[in-house]
Amino acid sequence: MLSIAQKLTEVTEQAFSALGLPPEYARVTVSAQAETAQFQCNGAMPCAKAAKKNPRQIAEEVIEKLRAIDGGKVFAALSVGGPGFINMTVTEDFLTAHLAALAKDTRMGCPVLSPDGEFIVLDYGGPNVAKAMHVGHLRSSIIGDSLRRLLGAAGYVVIGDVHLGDWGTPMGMLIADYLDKQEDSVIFTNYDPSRPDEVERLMNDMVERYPKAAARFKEDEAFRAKAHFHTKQLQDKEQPAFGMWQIIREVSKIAMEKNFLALGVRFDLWKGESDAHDFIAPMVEDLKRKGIAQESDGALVVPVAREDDKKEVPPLILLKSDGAVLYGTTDLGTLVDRMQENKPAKIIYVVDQRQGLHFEQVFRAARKGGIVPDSVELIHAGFGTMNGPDGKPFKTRAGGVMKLEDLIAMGVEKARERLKEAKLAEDMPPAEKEDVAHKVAIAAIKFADLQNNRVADYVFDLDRLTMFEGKTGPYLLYQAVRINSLLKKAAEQGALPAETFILQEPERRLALLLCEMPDHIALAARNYAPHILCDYAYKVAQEFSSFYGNCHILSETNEGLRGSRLALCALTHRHLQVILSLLGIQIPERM
RNA sequence: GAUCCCGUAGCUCAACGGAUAGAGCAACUGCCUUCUAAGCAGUAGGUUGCAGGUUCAAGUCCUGCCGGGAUCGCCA
Repeated sequence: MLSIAQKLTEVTEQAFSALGLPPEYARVTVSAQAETAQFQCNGAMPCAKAAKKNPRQIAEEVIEKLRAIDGGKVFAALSVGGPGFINMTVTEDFLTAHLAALAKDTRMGCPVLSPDGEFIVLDYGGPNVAKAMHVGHLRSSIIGDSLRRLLGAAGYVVIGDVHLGDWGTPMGMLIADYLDKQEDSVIFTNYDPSRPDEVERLMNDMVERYPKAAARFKEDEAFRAKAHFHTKQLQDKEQPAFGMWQIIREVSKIAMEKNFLALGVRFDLWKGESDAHDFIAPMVEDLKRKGIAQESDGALVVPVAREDDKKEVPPLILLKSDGAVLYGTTDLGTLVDRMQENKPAKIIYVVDQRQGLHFEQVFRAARKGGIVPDSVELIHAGFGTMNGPDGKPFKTRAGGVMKLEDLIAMGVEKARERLKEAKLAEDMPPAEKEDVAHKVAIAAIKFADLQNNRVADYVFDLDRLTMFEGKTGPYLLYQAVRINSLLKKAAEQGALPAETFILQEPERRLALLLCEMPDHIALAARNYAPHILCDYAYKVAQEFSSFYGNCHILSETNEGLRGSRLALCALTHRHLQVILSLLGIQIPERM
């Protein structure tokens, strides 16, 4: 379904073409000043020079043309403002008809950006096996999951891949440490995946052991040799390393799933670096044969520098001088896999901005090596560094990293307190109350994170993350739940939403805002920018709240008006539901 | 040193090159005897880091400077 602005753009394009003006200037947008008009087109001004005319005169001509084409059906008012803005206001009939169509639209106002359903591989989350998930995984997971939903709603077929860090030397280190300490191997021989306590015990043990093993690896040469030995053993899929790794991976996955479930973040694929392994050797051979991979200082590299580079782009190292692979190699191997398996139109990485150069190298090498053709877009949708309130990289008070589950638990605890204070959810059964607290907490955390511009650095502020007033997730839930409760109450009284809209001044602003949804979804999808959705959701909630505060609905005696207002409530609720679902935020039935 | 990102209200952030730069928090004033006050209505708060330039129009594009962060071959 098109937005009103899009519909008006189409008409205005006709007018521009008829006047011999370039139609790409005909774009209509929501007016910057609501007092003046509902919509505006700025196209007359850039046309002025080429047409050698006064922009206001061009605007007048466009308006005349629009009137002739339209015949009074769409435009209620057209005028020239300032240096040559074309101000537009639509007729009441047009607006109410658009609303009625919107209410029946099965796509809920989502635009179609990929009519053929092109495939997108979306790489996000990326937690490491044998480590606890921490706040550092929050952004990638939340943004990635939102993009999965958003691009999916816009018509793409999205394949979300968690891309685990589950391969290489870190695994060898851990395995070597276990084998070194005989008493611990018992954990593996007795491992029973059906026993949650066993699984948890092993996970906790790995989390504790990992940093110690890493420290040993640094200091102890003999241990380093063992770690390398078992890394090789793992890569050759030999025992015992391979079997132990399978358990390590499985246990870690269970722990991760718990975290992702709590966050409401989902994936279509649980692949990892290990899945790239089988593609690497043939790929390296192929790159050597093509002469793209070259020897340099004992390593095998793919030079990716270009003459017009402003900066120095170092070559991508395929094989270290000791023959081991690096993560650039793994990423290339993963690309081989994805190209064969998923045939995507785009591959998007939701990874920290600091890895920008790395992806630049990988993308260039992939093009150069013929792994990914130019027709497939490679995108690093990076996000800013997560800092503490002091502007420095985030640390807990104790100086460590905060576990993701601790963060969520804190949010839920705070949500419980606030529900109690606000006397919400009072008469609910305990299970439902707990569910509401969880939804409120997740809404708070996700919205606080997603509302930031993706590329900017990010101040990780616990107080802000668990805020419930103002521009927050819980505010949006609160508004949505209020609407739901109102609609239920109305239905009990036999008052139902009408199919035709009657708009008075208080609700027209809300109605116009609802019609904007396709524009915001398209903009967010094209820029991989969930914060645009956050902004829009907040505006809708705020506008509804204003309407709600100014118009009493159930006591309205004019039945048509009451029905129209209820329909507007229903439409608003559905809009909030759609946008919030694109953000990965669930609305409770009541609270 | 080179390159990239960022610099907007006291704080946290918005603003497809377009009209009078907007929100939230914090501060202040009102509003619960009608649908959920996690709310609503309002007040106050700005030389968009600085200086030039391009443009009918610059927070936005270009150049230079200042400040902060990040990255720059065998870690991921």
